[in-house]
Amino acid sequence: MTHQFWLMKSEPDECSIDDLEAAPGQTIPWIGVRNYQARNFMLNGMRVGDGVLFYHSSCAVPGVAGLAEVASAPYPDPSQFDPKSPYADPKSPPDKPRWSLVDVHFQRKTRLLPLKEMRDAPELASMVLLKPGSRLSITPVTVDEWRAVLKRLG
DNA sequence: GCCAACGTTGGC
DNA sequence: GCCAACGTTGGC
Repeated sequence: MTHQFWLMKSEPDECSIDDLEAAPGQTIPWIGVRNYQARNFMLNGMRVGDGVLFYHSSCAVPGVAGLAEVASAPYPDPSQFDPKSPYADPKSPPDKPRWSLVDVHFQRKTRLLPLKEMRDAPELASMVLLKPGSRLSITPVTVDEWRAVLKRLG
């Protein structure tokens, strides 16, 4: 099967596209997902090499800020077992971890494609991100949507 | 298993 | 900071 595509939200205050580029190996573990749907995309949907739209959320101008790719198989998110972490989950059984993640590897920074421009783009109207009330931090992207975003990014 | 209360997300 | 839309929790 060919690769699939995803959109992953990150708060730039926590981890921006610049932080990803500057990370060791230009790779970061996608810690902190605490939503089962989003987790299941990482656990069951993603394959190494899948394309990722790196999205800045909860900031002045939210939007796609760069491209990345899935760089590992899923494995348990260590932050769930760290009592000092804001992502600690005391109810997660150590022998059967609740939360998993994948590593994400930097590809390139792009111009910022603002959410507003995405909403105004007819060819992107089908994106899960843009569905009313959508809050998922990880959403699937179709190949057509991926191509349309790349085209718009230039 | 229902569902009200509560917590979170994230754009604005 | 507001608040709508969701998701989760826990009493029953």
